[in-house]
Amino acid sequence: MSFSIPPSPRLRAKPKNAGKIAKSDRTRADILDAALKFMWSRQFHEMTVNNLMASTGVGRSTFYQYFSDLHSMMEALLHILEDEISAVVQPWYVGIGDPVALLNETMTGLIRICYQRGPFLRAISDAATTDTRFAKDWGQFLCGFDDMGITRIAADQEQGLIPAFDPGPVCISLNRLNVSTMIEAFGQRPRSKPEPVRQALSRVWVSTLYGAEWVEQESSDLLRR
Amino acid sequence: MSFSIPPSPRLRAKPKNAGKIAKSDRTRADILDAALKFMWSRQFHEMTVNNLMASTGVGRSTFYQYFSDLHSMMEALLHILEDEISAVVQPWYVGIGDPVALLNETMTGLIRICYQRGPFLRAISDAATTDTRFAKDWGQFLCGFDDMGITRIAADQEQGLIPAFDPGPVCISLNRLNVSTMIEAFGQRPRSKPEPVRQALSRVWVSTLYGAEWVEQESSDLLRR
DNA sequence: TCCTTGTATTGACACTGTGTCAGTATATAC
DNA sequence: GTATATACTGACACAGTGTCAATACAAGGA
Repeated sequence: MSFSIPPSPRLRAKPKNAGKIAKSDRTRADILDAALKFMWSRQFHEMTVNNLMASTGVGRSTFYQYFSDLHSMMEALLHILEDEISAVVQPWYVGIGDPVALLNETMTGLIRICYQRGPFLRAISDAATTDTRFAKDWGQFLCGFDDMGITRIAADQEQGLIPAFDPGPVCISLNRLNVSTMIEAFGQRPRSKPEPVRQALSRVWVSTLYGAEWVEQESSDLLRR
Repeated sequence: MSFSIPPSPRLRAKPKNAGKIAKSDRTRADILDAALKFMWSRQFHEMTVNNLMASTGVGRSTFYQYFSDLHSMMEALLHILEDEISAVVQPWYVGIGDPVALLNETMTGLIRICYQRGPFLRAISDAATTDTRFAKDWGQFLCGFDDMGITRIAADQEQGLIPAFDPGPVCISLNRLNVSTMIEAFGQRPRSKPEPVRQALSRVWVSTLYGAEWVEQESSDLLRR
């Protein structure tokens, strides 16, 4: 359930005792944990500093020692998700080999993470609609995939694997397709079954880029273990 | 800029004088107009009853005579957009004839409306993340397209025009693709140019459903008038 | 053990926004 | 011109935010 939460980069804390974890880091982690638990059962807009801190041992105003507001807390959590997703998405975006196989691999990994973190992903996306600063962070995160994807598509077009078209708008659309589909399917309980969603997304990506003849006929077993 | 705003279905108003428009309808329309103007330059989360009513002649508490809160006001506006979109989307969803041509026609209409109403569309989508009741309305609106689309895909599969696959997840994904792409492209100024977006969306839909060989080579001139 | 010092936490406060309601103003019918 | 239905308003109670001075609490050193 919980992430391994990195130690606080805030507070001018000087942990003289290097072995032990500072109390402040403990509290910070407690807050982030409480937030993650919260998102699993309630929507982001229901979250207040009040009812978030209620599930921690400490008082409301302590929150502001660690984060300037709820959205800056979400920023910290977003960075964690970023790492997870960036890792799993490598194959198609930067890997070498059969592009269709790589694409399926990337999609499988993405589905796994998003299924696992569904409500959290949704909370992030919701939070981005209520805070300009956080919206920018989220936008930049997404933009990173656009850039990598465009590069990949352009490269495959060079090789004649993908028909010639302006890769920008298509790639952006496909990336947004993923985000909104994942949020729709996995963002709240009961979550959809992941396999049909995986097949649908793979189908759309493969058909659009490499042609329908490369769409896998049999459902992969990768997610069924 | 403004819609033709239908007369108020609220307040036990008995317009004995049938010719004139009741004062209450005038005020209601003023509020909705102010909201539409607001969305054009600021995001939904910046809208408060206070600063919305400031641009009307009347005081803040008058707002509550017409709507129970901002989200119920958005509901009224959503119905207007629903009508516009339902009208323009007919060709592919329920029309008869060459499916690819119909699809391109539908997409062109959709792009036109969404370009025109971009910030408004975005505001609706944002509003849906902060109110459960309104989220349900918005969800049902989208769901309508899913149902129609699934029917259409199934019908074309019968005729062998579309490869055999479960139409549900694919259609839902494609519909969400439209929404999030439109919001991304047209939801705030400066809006993207509509034509490249149209081409990208048409490409994705046509490739996925009917095969890449049917993707139009030359850009249609429908939007260039 | 006690004291010191830096860190962590807290309660109280001022502020913004919400939704309600009794009371006031205004339009319209007669 | 007045009565009456309709439209509007100010004041209030409430909920949430972010800040700050005051307080509690660890951990190290004598």
